[in-house]
Amino acid sequence: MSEKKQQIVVLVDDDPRIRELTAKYLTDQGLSIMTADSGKALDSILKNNQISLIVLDLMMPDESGLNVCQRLRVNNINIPIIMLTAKGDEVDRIIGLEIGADDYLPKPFNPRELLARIAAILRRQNTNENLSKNKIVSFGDFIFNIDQRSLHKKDQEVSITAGEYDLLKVFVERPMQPLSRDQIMQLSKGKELDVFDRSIDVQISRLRKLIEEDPNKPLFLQTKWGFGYIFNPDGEASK
Amino acid sequence: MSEKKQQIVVLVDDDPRIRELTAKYLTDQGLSIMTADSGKALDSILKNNQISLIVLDLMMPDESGLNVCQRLRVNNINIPIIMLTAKGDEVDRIIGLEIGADDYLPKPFNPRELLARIAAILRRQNTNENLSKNKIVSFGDFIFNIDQRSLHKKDQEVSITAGEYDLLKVFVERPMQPLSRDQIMQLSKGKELDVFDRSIDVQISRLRKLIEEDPNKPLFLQTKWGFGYIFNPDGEASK
DNA sequence: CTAAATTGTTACTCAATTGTTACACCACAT
DNA sequence: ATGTGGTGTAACAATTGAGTAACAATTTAG
Repeated sequence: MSEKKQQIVVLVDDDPRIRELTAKYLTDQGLSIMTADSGKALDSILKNNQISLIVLDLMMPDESGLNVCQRLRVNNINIPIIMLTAKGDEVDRIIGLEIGADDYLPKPFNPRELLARIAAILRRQNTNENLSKNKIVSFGDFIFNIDQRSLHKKDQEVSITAGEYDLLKVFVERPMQPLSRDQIMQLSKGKELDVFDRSIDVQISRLRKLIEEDPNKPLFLQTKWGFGYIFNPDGEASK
Repeated sequence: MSEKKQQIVVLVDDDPRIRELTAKYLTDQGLSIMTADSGKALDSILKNNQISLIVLDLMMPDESGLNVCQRLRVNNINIPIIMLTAKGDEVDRIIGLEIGADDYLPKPFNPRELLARIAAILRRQNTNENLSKNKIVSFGDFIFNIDQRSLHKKDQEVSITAGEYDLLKVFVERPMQPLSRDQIMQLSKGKELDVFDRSIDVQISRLRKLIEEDPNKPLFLQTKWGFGYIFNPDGEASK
């Protein structure tokens, strides 16, 4: 394990004092840090760099950290995010985690604690990459074996076509994450979605026939009205 | 693969309810299960038995699963371990995998999913054995002797060509693993597959004439439509 | 070198899946 | 309540994938 990959962390905060102090501390501790003073600045950094982690301030004048986080997740950017919240932002904290932050840290924070959290997440990243094997996912009565390309309902094999498999794979790998039709098309077929293309809807309908008790009241593959679809492995009704 | 070796799985959990319930389910599913209520109990089981896999609870009063796992690995005991973690033990989960668990399952778990993961790991084990030593493989009425390059059906020799042999070898060494035509070409001939190359299909067709009762309804060498082929040594129909 | 055996290529078939369209219906805004 | 656009899905069309016979090319054995 001598080869250490360059892992870049971006620190996003509108307050230059915090930004620079924290950046200095983290840099001194051996991390590669880039800084941004807004969501906009972050975007251009993301465009031009291979970023491993984002530390994101919740409260920023132009665009809140919550918003930035959500925007990234919707665009299927899965870079881990640590959210910095003002103390007592309990509600926002929860929303932040739901939206897809990986961790949070109440302000004012101890830089050493931030470092510890960054290190924990980076370590997780690295191990997860190694664990590409053994992909078995269960939801409800179903077991979806990604390696074997098979789907079982209570030990009974359910025949699944290549397209249905691709689609289900996209969803089970992104539980509780709303996906637009464009994203689904990208992820499952690797191509663009034309304006009046309904093929995703039809495929969803077909997949629901396989995995939903009542395809009219889908529990696992729910519609996000006006947006797309979401996979809920716990199969709870929502709305 | 008619000869089924006795494969023993040890279930280590301090909670007798979980232990017994899970053990019962797994036994009903045809596994040989032993149970232990602590790392100490596990040790004595390991001393006196040939164990194939350990299912280990993370949280136990005397010695944590993490500790047990680490201790085994340090002593160079490489029996696969599936770690049971309480939901949200994110950090411990990561450490568990780093220390050398082969898989993990968050509690509360679906027993069927545990079974699936156990089966996946045991299968992997067995495949590896085949690759290293076991050069005789049987499926249905057939015995395929890899060293001797011979195929027998009920003691009757079946003549097999070099190409058919290469192909069959690729499959029997990877039971229940779907292989794309590219992979098959790579593994059997060591070269790339051209876009409109149908030679794999034709060879499959020829091989089926040798080993399938009814080549129109193949049991051993099944088609994964839109993907490739899969070898099922148990010869069960699928769909 | 020649003949036999094997393997690859092509072409045709049929089968299975996927995409398109149309229409019914539903969620939401007003 | 009504209108508008979004969604579900049946029915059909188009596309794509697979099986394999027949033949050609290549390899192997003698």
